[in-house]
Amino acid sequence: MNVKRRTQAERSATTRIALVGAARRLFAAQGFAGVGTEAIVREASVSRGALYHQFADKTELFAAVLDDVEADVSRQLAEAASAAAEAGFVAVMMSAVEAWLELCDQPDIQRILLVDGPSVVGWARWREICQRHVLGLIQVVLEQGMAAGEVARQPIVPLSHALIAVADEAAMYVAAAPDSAVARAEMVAVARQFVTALVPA
Amino acid sequence: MNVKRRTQAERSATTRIALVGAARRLFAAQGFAGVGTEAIVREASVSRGALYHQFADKTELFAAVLDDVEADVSRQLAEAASAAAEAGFVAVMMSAVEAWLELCDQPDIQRILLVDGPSVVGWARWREICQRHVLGLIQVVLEQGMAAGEVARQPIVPLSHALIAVADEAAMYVAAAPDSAVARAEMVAVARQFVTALVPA
DNA sequence: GAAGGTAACATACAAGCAGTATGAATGTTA
DNA sequence: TAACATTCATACTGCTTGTATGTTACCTTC
Repeated sequence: MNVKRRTQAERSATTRIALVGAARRLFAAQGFAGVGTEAIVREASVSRGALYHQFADKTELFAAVLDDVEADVSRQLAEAASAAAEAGFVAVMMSAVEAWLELCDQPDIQRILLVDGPSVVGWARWREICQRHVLGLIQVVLEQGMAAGEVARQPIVPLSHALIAVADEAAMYVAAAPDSAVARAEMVAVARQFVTALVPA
Repeated sequence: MNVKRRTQAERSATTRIALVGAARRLFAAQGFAGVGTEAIVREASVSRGALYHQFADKTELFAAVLDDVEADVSRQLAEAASAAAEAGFVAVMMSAVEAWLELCDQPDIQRILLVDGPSVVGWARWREICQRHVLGLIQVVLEQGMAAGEVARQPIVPLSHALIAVADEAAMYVAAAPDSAVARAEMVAVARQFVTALVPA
């Protein structure tokens, strides 16, 4: 059999993955506006024609990268959360926060997900992508917490937005702080304060 | 005296103000990347040379616009807060939140301040500009609250960041919601929950 | 298994944009 | 008033995105 012979779908998937991977690295390092399509296709070892065949434009490629990053993040957060599942709502939330702050050492998360994301694809679509991943995760945890009587009954969606906003800001705050260890401890304390505020007296 | 004769500083200030005003309108409507310098100078009735004399580049012009918007916001928030100053910490914070959500009907705030801001000038500088205006305001209120025993003693800076993050997210959430009245009420409730959590038992 | 068709790319091109360089006009200062 | 500085105007260059067109490899149908 001929090793070089590959199906169309395989070829397509390969180049698509190469493009998303290359774009992810470059966007993380230099931001969306700072990297041209030429640099991306060179990094991915494909042609510009391939890029514009796979994606409608540069923004759509970014959206794919965003989805990719979110998928990684939500997978890792889910691990951290489920590891603390037995310890109750506050423990689950706090271990997710710790894991999140850990993840945010990587520039992918900061720049692609938090800084450029809203601006490039628009806020609504940004949060929609977020919704399909980590925001949905939070909402599940909140529902379980309410079912278990650990969280005061209230609308889940706005609450989840507020919580994720705190987490996002915490990540950027820690990243920008001169002493990240101190900043991190402070932000964890603030987060704990807010999370415990949800527990009925 | 000759009416047409004007000092250099006056001329310079006039064109600068015209540029910032025009850029503010256009950035608010179409985003930073969506509007070219040509459109800006046409709207401002000056030449491109004037723009690049006043500002190092397009990004610096955006930074000036950002500062302008922040100044407006902080002024109006300060009014709202001081109007409720007698009613104590929670009332001050909540009236500021109400005023904030009211302000965020305008696209200036949403797009320039919340969406494009971090991406265009970078997160650190974005928050630094914010610090000089509304973030500093929050910190003053928090300090007063702590001094009056209405707020639990804790590091002020990270807490102020967390609070402003909730406010920002609330604004975008309300703006994107199909029924903004409901979304607004929900977000106010969430905010109140967090703010009251700061009051010692 | 051949032929037509289609998906996946490759390349060349056009339009738009940011930033610069150079020059002119108007205040400012010695 | 004459040299100088500031403020602006215009022309130009290089880069980038997106498109239009051509080419190759696979797939389907008979």
